[in-house]
Order: sequence, then C-alpha cells, then structure tokens
Amino acid sequence: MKIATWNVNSIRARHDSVFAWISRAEPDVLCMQETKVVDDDFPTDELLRLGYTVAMSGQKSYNGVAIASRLPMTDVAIGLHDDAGAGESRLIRATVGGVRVYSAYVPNGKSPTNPSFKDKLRWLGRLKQTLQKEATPETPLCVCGDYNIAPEARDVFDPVAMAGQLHFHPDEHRALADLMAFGLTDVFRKHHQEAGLFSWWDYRAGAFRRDAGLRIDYVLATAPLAARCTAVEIDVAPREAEKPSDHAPVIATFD
DNA sequence: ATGGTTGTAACACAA
Repeated sequence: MKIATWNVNSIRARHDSVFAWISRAEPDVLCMQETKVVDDDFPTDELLRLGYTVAMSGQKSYNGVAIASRLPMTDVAIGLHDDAGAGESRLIRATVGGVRVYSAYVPNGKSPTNPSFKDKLRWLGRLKQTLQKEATPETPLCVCGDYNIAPEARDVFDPVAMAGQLHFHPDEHRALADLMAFGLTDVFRKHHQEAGLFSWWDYRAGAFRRDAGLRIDYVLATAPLAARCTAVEIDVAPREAEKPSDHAPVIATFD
C-alpha cells in the first residue's frame, strides 16, 4: 500500500498538477493539506471518477485537509479531540485497509516570538492526546502531514543559520519529540540517512533554485506499521513544474 | 536583503 502526503497549497490553484501526479504516481492513499476550499468546492466527483473515495475537512481560504483512497475508508473523524467542531480545519483521519491514517496540517507558528508559536506547540500536544484517546502504540497507524518542523540538522539547508528560527527551534523539537513519544517513528529515516533531502522550499528568494529547503513533511508510524515500511521517497518533480506547490509529495510504501 | 513569492481575497494576511 502506497500512502502519500502532499501540502498542495490550494487544490484550486493546483488542480491540474495534483490530478496529473495522481495519475502518474498512483498512490493508494493521498493525504492532502492546505486545500483552501470549502467541502463543496473540493473536486470530489473528479476523484471518484479516478476510483478514489474522499474524505475532507475544508474551510474558506485557509487550511483544509483531505484524504483520497482507492480502498474503502471507515471511521472518518475530523478535528482534534477537543476541537468540538469549532477549530481550524487541520486534521482528518480514517481507517484504510486496516491502517488508521491521519492527514495533519500543523500550525505554522509565524515566528518564535509570535503568540501563535505557542499555539503550534500546544496543537502538537493536543494531537498526541487525540492519538491517546483512539489508539495505542500497537495500532497500525500513521500520522502523515505538514509538520512545519524540520526534525534534525540534516533536515535543513543551513543548520547554523536556522538555529532557533521558525521550523527549527528547540521548543518545536521538544514538542515533536513529545508527540513521537506516543510511539511514532519517522519512516523516511528508516531508508535515508543523508542530509539535504527536503520536502519544502520557500517560494521567495530563489530558494528552490538554491536548494535552500527543509524537510517538514513526513510520515510518522507506530511500530507495527513502521515494520512494514519498505520505501519512502520525496518526489521533487512536482516542485520543478510550472506553478508548483511550495511542498513536494512524500510517498511511503508498506507491505 | 527584517528581503523575497504565492494564494486568497479585497486594498491585507498567511505562509
């Protein structure tokens, strides 16, 4: 089973790229973030025609997450456990082929000194609580998404310049480690050890051309699922295309 | 270079 995650940065602006990529990459499951449309504007029918079922949680203009799956999805749930249906659209999950799949869009945080930075840290703690309420470390489960955090020095283009900056701040690393202490591992690092493998490049200042990127999109899996992971790849091709998302898709393959 | 670019939206904000 191939499970992919991609921050598409507007499903409307990225419509053609996303459908071209799905047809080429043929993921069994695609978790999307930053769809930026209300549910009525999501291309549900078009995905159905390609053989995917769809679950989405959208909102106007910002955020928005979705899961498209070639296998039936059951037990779709939306939002953090304490959202009460009122939060931003940043989390959706469903069970697919016996695997609990999360599509998560972690708050950006704006800057370490901005109040929303602490919201980002708290959001990760609430995500852990949501996991604890519906799963155990023995549940075959993966949390796919845009974490807006580069975990380690090898995940950033310039660890010295990035030290203490947004996406690479000690507080973010602590919050991520605490989430992973639920019993999650970054399956990308089971298969790749080298530095300089990125999933996001800022639109500004020619970051992609300079390969000034970060690895902030990943798949965290519980042990029973991680043991079945045979490959993880970042597909840079869509980032090289015309009118790209600033993120590249990440594809994890499981036996 | 406390800049730069993109998407949504509306004359700014989020990323």
